[in-house]
Amino acid sequence: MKALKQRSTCPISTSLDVLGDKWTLLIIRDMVFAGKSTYGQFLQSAEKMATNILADRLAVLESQGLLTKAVAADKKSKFTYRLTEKGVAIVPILVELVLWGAQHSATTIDPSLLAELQTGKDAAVEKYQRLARAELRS
Amino acid sequence: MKALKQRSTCPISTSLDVLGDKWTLLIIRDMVFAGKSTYGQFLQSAEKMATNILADRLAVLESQGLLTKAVAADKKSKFTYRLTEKGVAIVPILVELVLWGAQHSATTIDPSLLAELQTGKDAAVEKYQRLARAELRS
DNA sequence: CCTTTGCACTTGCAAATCGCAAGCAAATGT
DNA sequence: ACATTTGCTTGCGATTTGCAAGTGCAAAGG
Repeated sequence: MKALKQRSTCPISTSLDVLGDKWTLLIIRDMVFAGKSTYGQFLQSAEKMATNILADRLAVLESQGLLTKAVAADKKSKFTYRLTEKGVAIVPILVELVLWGAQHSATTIDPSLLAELQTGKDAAVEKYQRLARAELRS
Repeated sequence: MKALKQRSTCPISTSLDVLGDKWTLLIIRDMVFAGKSTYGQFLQSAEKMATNILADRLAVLESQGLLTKAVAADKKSKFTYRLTEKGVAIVPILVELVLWGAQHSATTIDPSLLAELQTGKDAAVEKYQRLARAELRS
């Protein structure tokens, strides 16, 4: 059990109690936009997160009910992490972070994805939420 | 100059390079939703942030162009912090954090504000961005 | 079988950051 | 003149991070 301390009852503050660090949302990003689902896949991201931090954050996310951990279908030595509905509900936050980053910093992003988010934000949110639920990719 | 290291060129990652901690977005929250603009006002928030952390985060936000610092109109010993356009553009992120927190955690929030955000998100975003630009509240 | 490989962590440790309390300096109030 | 307000800065112990190395376990190869 990873108990988090709640600093106040403000919804923004309680959200940040869980999501407010440099790594947690990157894990969810990898699950939503890159279809990743295993420990090894998360480690391969460009930001190179440390193994102990990843293990810690996955434990927090599981204990907070944002994702579930299960033995992989193919190998017993692998685990598959999947988003719960509470985790899927993070997608709108990720989309806003993409838009703000793309518009106010030097970043690299697939132009068609950016256009998709800018012109039809709600539709794009629903699309990626559907993908995350179904886990259609690999 | 508070230089931040950029971990990758992913827009979510670069956004988190600036916003990814437990305090930065609370400062912006106080400016947008509570109309706060001074060091002393930020310190009075329910989350009780430490004075050195506040000073550090304000310096980062200023150097990253999210807010400006100016001597207050009434007193020379006071400073007034105001959001730039880059800072005002954070409002959609805050709104999504409010909605996620309110729907998935035990929080306290003015029911009429929650209803406003749920039924007319875009209109609410524009309203609070307008307020932050004009700083109509003292 | 027995060894090797891949995967998912765990551990140790130095360095950075945080959180708390106290101190400080300039502008203001009385 | 003296005390107070305001906006920080400093010191320091505790926590968290980042890096490297090691561990345990299951499947694959020989």
